[in-house]
Amino acid sequence: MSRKPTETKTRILDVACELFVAKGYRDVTAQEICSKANANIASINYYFGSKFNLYLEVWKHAEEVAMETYLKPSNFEATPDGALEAYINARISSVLDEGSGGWLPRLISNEMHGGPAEEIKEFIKERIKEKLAFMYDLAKDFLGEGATDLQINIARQSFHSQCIHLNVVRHHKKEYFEESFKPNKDEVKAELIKMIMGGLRSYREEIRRGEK
Amino acid sequence: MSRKPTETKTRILDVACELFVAKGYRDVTAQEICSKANANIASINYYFGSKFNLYLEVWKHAEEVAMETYLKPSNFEATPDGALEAYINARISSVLDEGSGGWLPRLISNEMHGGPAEEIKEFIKERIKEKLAFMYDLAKDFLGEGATDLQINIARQSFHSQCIHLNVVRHHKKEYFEESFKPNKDEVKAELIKMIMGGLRSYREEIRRGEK
DNA sequence: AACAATTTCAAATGATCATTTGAAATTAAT
DNA sequence: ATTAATTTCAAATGATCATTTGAAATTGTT
Repeated sequence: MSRKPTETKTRILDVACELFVAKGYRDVTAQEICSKANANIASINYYFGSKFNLYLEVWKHAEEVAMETYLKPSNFEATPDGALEAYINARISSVLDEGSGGWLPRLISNEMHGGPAEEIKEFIKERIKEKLAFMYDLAKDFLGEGATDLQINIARQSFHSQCIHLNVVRHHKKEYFEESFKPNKDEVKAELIKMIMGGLRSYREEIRRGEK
Repeated sequence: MSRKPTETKTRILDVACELFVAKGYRDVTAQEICSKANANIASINYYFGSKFNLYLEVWKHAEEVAMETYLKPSNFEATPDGALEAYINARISSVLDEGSGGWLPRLISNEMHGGPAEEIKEFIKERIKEKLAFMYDLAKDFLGEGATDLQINIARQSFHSQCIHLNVVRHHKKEYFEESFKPNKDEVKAELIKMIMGGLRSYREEIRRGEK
């Protein structure tokens, strides 16, 4: 039954990723993690200090994976339209990713609603703020000179909310959707991009028309 | 200190609305409700049976208020475009409503992410399913004959997610947005409708173009 | 093999909650 | 005013967790 020390630690981290991503910080008990990881209840505190610290490790891990897989800056193009579409594409891909590439968006989604207790807030705040600022810039470049601050925020919200919402749909699929609703991922992605980009472009046009 | 029995009950319900809406089921303790309502800790169980039952009462109350204020069927128009825009308008208005008219969207938003324990699920499921079905029909009528099931769902998600996301923005405003970002509500509403309806219309056009 | 350091373990601790209890206070009915 | 029903109250109960503890087991070192 005894294993190399590091094995236990990584087993705990692996299980923790899985569970925190699926159920959020509060709905996962130390007991549950340890059971599924074949570890004693005391091991979380032995190896990570606390459940909270373990959660931070999970975040760091998920961020690395997501950055590596989908959000490398080099993936983005030079033109505003290309950059925005590439970003949206990456976001949707990561949300649709059932594996480790989809961890980060699910963690973020968990955090932005309800989320864990106060203890986590400070840590998360910085990360989310960063991402929002990045999206703000994308939206600003896309809309061009004449757009107001409000309009830039509306545009940002538009694609951000639609990407994020995919999480909700995925998560509640069984509860809220027909059994028969099993769309192909590539189709979903193509349609969603059509929907989002079309909306942004028509908004931009309307802003430009309004300026004159 | 003693008051009419009904007064205590309604004081508890009032405070519970406020708190559940603001913080969600799990982050509100029976203690907190009773303190703020100037009632003894035992009163929740005396008057409502349990914290959970109290929560159900809050939902029912919020639903009545929202229906009354924003979602009366008579508010909706006969044409698909008019009906959809009227619905979106009502949804945005209720989300932006800081008073009791905004309770329901906030409760729903709390539920759709994380939300309380299993005990609540069954109750909520039906309500949310209903609303989703209604929105599906709106989207279907709006898009017209040629739209696939997936496309209807994409369109529904589009406006639903953008409306719902306003909650998140409102809720996390202090944490994630500039202090200076204090848009006027009417402006927000006007821009958001522009954004959402423009997206839907351009999506519909694209579908129609694709058909030929 | 003997010793020290590390890792595992089952049980205890302590904190937080919702809920219960049963007596006391208050109100309503006669 | 006496009695019965209702409402309030402070304290107890019991459940769920994360975390701690200290001893036992295991591993690594000489």
